[in-house]
Amino acid sequence: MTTKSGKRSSPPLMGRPRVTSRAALERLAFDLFAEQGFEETTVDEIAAAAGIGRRTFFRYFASKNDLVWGDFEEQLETFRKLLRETDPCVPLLEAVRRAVVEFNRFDVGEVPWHRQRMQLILRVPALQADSTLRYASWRDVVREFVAERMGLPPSALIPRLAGYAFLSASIAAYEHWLSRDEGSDLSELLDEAIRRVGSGLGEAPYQADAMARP
Amino acid sequence: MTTKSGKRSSPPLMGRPRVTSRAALERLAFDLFAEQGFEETTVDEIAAAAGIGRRTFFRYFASKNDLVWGDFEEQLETFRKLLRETDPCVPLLEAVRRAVVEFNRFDVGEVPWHRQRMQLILRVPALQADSTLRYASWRDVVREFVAERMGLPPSALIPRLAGYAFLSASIAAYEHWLSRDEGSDLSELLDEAIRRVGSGLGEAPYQADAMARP
DNA sequence: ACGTTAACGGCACCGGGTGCCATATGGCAA
DNA sequence: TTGCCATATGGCACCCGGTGCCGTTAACGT
Repeated sequence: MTTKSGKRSSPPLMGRPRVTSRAALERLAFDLFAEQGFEETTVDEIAAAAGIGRRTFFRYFASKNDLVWGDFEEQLETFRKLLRETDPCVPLLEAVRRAVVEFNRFDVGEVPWHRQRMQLILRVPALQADSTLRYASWRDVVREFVAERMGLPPSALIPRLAGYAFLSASIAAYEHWLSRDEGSDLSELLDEAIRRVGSGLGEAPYQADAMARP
Repeated sequence: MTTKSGKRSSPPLMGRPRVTSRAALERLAFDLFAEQGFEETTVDEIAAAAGIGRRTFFRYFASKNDLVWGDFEEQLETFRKLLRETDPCVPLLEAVRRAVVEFNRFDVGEVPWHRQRMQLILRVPALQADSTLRYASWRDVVREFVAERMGLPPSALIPRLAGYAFLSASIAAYEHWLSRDEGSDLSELLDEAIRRVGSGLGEAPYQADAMARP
């Protein structure tokens, strides 16, 4: 920790201090997005509202899309740990399912905020498109876990497929969640979606028999 | 047909004739991409190479990304028909699987071209991101088919999940295909990926618990 | 007071994309 | 032929996101 000099870990304490923070910009921008929409809000507006220069904005966020993702890298690390520290006795699919559900659990106070974030990501075309790129690393985490557990190379079809399949299950669950009132339970939706999509993934690595028959 | 004045259906035969075609521009651009890469090739270069103005390029293609997608809308219609005309006796999952495999069958002569296109779509970040948007309509086709077959509203979780799951199976299969030598058989890969991911989708439509239902 | 360190922010520039509008090119009718 | 109509072309100015460059500013330690 102390030696790790991570991205946003230790404030340098020398040189000119930063005048704002990612979190503050994020909050500010989300308000603007809620008022007038994501695409209708220019970076110049956000910077002006924050009282910083446009150029400075791009030192806090690599892109306008980046605003929406919070500390995704950090969270991803949590997810990876969640999987890595799973008891090897737990069956593969259940391990992934539990980890995903746990990864997407939030305190009730954070839920409205999280909903807003996910609505942006899943409904604004530019962000929807961008999400594919962000989620690539999420898929890789799953892929590597599945590959190791099954004794397959990460380049094999099944681990790759698992990454994609569990991700889409999660996204489908999220979309369903967003399209309903706040009442519905994200965890349940994720659980069911992952169960359904995962049940065919755990079987023998290479068999060509028909399993789609009822 | 005659009255339908579709997009690219009937050349108008009055007014100034078009000086080139989408297909010609596509071929030309693909050569440039092969030489120097997608991102390194500017629209101005493509237009100049085609001997047209930059502004005119954007009348043939709505965006630079659009270049890569050929007649996707048209092909999608084929796919929809493929599903719609399936014998209702064929089980749901098998119907989808067959349709997807058939949809992705190409004459041997077209294979190299198709590989090139898919390499762009799946490997160039900007196109990978954009693909999410294009494939949304593909997912919708599957979703509506599954919804109808299962007697569920298209807004239910399972049809939505099916759209996502079959799409990711296809993409995983494509990625695997591209990462191998030309020898490997795309149809087989698609078939296996779809079988695996689909086997959990056909089970009991719902249990009377938390699933939303009119 | 001075140097070091790092953030700030203006400026010019790039590339994708759009609205506007004048111009070019064909068919067809008078 | 002349002239009209319909359509495509392409130049221009402009918007927006994003970057490289560079001088400026605000803290810190000595």
